[in-house]
Amino acid sequence: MSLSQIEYFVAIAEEGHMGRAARRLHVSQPPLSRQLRALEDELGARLFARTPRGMRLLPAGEAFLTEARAVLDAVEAARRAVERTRDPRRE
Amino acid sequence: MSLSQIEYFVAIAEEGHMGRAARRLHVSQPPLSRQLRALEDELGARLFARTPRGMRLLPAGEAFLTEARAVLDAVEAARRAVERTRDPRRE
DNA sequence: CGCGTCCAATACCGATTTCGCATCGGCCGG
DNA sequence: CCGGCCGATGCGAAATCGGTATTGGACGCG
Repeated sequence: MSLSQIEYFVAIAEEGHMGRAARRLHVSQPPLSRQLRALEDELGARLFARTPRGMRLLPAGEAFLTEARAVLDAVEAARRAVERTRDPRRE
Repeated sequence: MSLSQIEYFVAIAEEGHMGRAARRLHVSQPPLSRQLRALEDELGARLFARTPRGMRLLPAGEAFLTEARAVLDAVEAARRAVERTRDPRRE
């Protein structure tokens, strides 16, 4: 599992559509498809249902989405924590 | 920033020593040195002071360590969240 | 004072991973 | 049927990553 896989997953979940998620992430569609599959394989569960119109979250995906956002938020918090030690704390 | 960089950083912080961290992570020392530098470059701050005896956390490193653990915990939580949807909730 | 030792950093190379382009297969709507 | 819109896959190029070997610097001991 990698941070970009998590970012990809969240984008797909929010767009409900791989093409749009790809455009938003500035990557092409195949990497998204592959990384999502790799993520599902590693987790041992399908996260999306592939429909002819796009991607719809499955229960496992719903559960993962919440925690995935928490991971990304934690990463942002980590970045800011370092930032804060640089500037002499102006809050 | 990648999850392995975060794992590497935490291991170095806990061991205070690159060689021991490398052994614990089952990688060799050079990758650790490189990934740590890449992390520091990306964050724009030194996380450790390099001493002749090993690595000592700097203030930025202390701040990052707390949040880094939170990230790894969040990843674990995400894994378990999916796991929970697989087994029909036996709690 | 050297000299051996222990530390992280770097050079170099091979292996693995990842990407993008092109294309395929499936599924609807007309 | 057929055309268009999905995600999935094959493939070759590019980037990433790890390991071995080596360097450079600081301390401890004779």
